[in-house]
Amino acid sequence: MPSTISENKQDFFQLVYQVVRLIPAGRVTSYGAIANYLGTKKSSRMVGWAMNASHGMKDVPAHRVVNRIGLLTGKTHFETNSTMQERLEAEGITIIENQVQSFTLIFWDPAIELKL
DNA sequence: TGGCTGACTTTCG
DNA sequence: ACGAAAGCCAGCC
Repeated sequence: MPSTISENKQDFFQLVYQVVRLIPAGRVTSYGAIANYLGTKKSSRMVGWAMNASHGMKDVPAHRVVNRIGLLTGKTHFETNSTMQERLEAEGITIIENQVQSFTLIFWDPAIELKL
C-alpha cells in the first residue's frame, strides 16, 4: 500500500476509500473536499456514490463524511437513522438536528491536511 | 451503445 | 436570505 494515492491507478471508489480512511477520529470532511482532492471536483456526487459502495467495508468510516454544511445527508443509508450520529458522537463530535456543530473547526480537507 | 441514477455543489430567481 | 433548478461524471442496467 503506497503512501501516495496519486501514483496508484485504481478505481475511483478505491481512491475515495483511501482518503476516507485517512480522516482522523473526531474530524469530518465533505464530499466536495474529497472530490477536489481526487481531481474530480466537478462531480462531488461520485464521492457519495462511492460511499454507497463502501457498505460492508468496515475500514471506511463513511460516518465521517458529510455534505458541505456539515449535514448528515447520508444517514439514511446507514443501519439506522441514528447510527451515523451515534458514531460521530462516540468520537467527540456534537450533532444537533443532523448537523455537525462547530463544523468549520473540525472540518478536515484532504487537499489541505495532506498537503498535496 | 445509450441512457438513467445518485450519500452533492453551485447558481439563478 | 431562502427556495428551486441545473451541472457534473462514473457506474450500472
